[in-house]
Amino acid sequence: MSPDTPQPPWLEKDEQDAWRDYLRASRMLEAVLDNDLQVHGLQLSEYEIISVLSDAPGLRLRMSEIAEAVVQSRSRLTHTAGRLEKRGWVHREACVGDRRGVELVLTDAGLAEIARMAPTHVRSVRNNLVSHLSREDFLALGRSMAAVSRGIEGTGACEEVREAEKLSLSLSPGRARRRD
Amino acid sequence: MSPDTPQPPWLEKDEQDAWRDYLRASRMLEAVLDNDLQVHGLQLSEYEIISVLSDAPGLRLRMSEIAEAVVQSRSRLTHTAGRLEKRGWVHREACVGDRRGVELVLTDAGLAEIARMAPTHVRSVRNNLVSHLSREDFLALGRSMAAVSRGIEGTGACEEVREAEKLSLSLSPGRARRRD
DNA sequence: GGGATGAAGTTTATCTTTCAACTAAAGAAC
DNA sequence: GTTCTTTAGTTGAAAGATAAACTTCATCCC
Repeated sequence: MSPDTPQPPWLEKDEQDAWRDYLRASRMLEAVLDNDLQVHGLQLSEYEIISVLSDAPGLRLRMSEIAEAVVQSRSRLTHTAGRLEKRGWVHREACVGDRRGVELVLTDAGLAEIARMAPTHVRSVRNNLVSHLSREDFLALGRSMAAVSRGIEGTGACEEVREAEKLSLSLSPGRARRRD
Repeated sequence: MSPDTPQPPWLEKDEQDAWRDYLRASRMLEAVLDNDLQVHGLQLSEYEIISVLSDAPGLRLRMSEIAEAVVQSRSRLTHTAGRLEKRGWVHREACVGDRRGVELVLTDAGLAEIARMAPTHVRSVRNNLVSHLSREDFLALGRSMAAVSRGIEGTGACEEVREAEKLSLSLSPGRARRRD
């Protein structure tokens, strides 16, 4: 993709293992966290939205900012926000400076809900992630992952995803969508 | 859950950050890898299935083993296997020793496909993960994640997920599924 | 050997996500 | 100011995932 990547051929055995371990553990973690949150009737990806809202100044954020923060497509966020809104945990407001914009605002009910759910969720994160690592290893994991997200943002891989959203006239010969 | 967990109250600031960094990066990684695979018309979770098959002795594995390996529900795997089968990359065979069982077998076409896709995928893993970390940090990440998956398997959190699959008579008062 | 219990997969309905097309407003170009 | 392009967000249909019920076969236990 970029001229500075020397296109190496394959992963070495230990790298291969590290990658598989990562993939498997990340899937398991997602599964158990989701499962624990389901007691409250929502998924991690929904929790993330109200969580990021609860940290925002004024308990409000633009749709696009949320989408960026939680790494979801705008479309997905629209749908999910709609569901959260139906539950009364959140509501939409027009953006002041930009008439295209929409702000999502955490309602009092939403704030109460998240306060109620947070302890369970935090306990779940502890039990399933933090507790299995030394403090140092956990923080190192965080640093590495931060480097990864910076890296992905930097290489323009993100933009490619965005472009793919609109450019159906793709670069690759067969941007083969399911053909059956 | 277990009596030996002292139920700690909250995450400290640096832990909180580490967790957020992890979550965000893992989502971004999944997104870009998925996106890169889409050139070939499949998702990472589908690729994983044929990948694990391609490593199995005889290019075949039981459904339940695959489900375990790639951390997917049996139901999801049934559906996905059906799709892969329709493409001709895989086919089902009755299990010899156990007449309940079904083995998924990678076809020649499937094997050819994965050979064709692997380079792209490996490059993607390199560009979006490996290349952003020192070798040591990457291997450390793998070790930590391996510890996490062992930990999750050990605490019985997995079994809880499985139980949840069949026990609708849940432990928690409101196993509230969507109510609207 | 005859139930009870559990495991392996599938099915169907429902919910969620994705995809592509669309509306509306903002910014640029000129 | 008018047209062109880009950005923000939504929509509706199609694809994919989840949940719960169900079938079939193994096993356990007596």
